Amino acid sequence: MKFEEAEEKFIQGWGQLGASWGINRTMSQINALLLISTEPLSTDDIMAKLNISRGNANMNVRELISWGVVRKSFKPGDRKEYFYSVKDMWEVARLVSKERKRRELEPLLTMLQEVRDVEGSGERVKEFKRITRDVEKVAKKADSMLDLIGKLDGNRFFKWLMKK
Amino acid sequence: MKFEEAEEKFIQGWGQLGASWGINRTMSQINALLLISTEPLSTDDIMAKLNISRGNANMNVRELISWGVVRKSFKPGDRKEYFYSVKDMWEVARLVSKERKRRELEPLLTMLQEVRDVEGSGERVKEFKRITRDVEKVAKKADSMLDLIGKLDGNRFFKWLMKK
DNA sequence: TTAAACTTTCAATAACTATTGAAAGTTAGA
DNA sequence: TCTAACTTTCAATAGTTATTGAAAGTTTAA
Repeated sequence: MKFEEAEEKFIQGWGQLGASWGINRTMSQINALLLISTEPLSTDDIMAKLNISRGNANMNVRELISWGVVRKSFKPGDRKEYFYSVKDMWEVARLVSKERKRRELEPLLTMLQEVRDVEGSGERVKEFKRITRDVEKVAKKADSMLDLIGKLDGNRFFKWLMKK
Repeated sequence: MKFEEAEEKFIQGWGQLGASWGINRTMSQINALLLISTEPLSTDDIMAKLNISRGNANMNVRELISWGVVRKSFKPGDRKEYFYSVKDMWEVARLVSKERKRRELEPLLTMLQEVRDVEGSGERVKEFKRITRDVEKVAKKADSMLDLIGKLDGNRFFKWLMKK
């Protein structure tokens, strides 16, 4: 397979994966593009490669920066900003899980806290309490698992996980 | 907090969580509704409770059934279908992860396979190979982790995971 | 059979999310 | 300071996904 074809497949596939996990497709595609790029790219490079507008490129690059997976770099004597990706996939996985934990797991746990002291002692209330307590248990396990992933650097977590 | 308020909060919160993970909001809400319901509900019950159309209710109930988290039940002398949810949250987590693995992880691994034999030996090709190989490693670890979760019943996985 | 009770489908449309591109804002160097 | 090079914003619009509801399909029981 030609490099250009493989490149295209990877960018599209990564975009698709992101999209099905609720991440903007363009954001994932920029991420893919920067992952396989050997040097930092400018906004114009990204616009040209992905055929997108300046606004779209800018917005999604900034989003990637806020997730911590993309960083800025500067070339001496050039006013343009260039962008490069964190290349260690374990680190990328760690950063993404950290962000999603903050955005989704934490609001869920807050909601479950709020709902804890529901009034009543009938069957429906009992069932509600039982289910929400169970959901909380699962969510907290997921939470501590993500913390664990966050603490171990590199792929130590999975090494440890898979040893048995 | 009143039961009705708590119920509403849980249904909305669960719907929101699903939505941010790329799952249809109504589908998640029906799931939430059936989780906290003490007895199976009919399509009309679901329509009334969530204020949605018959088509929407039917479509999303069937989707939940195809994921394995909702099942049909019948009442003697009643032609209506009634629906109830798998109530064990570990089992729900297992079923959901199984389905998402099939829908997303497997296509990703296929794409990475296809892209393996990219031609060339230049720096860009080398970097491409390095990154895609790394992505494959992470994806495969995630894959085996999900398999492991799938094999262990109940919350044994997390018990085992957390013991150290 | 027939018909009422129920489920499913799907074209139309509503609702939501992403993208554009031009204008406004910012910055660095002359 | 001024201005060209660059970045950011955001209202308009395109594109995508979800929802409706009526019609078609199916099933059961008399």
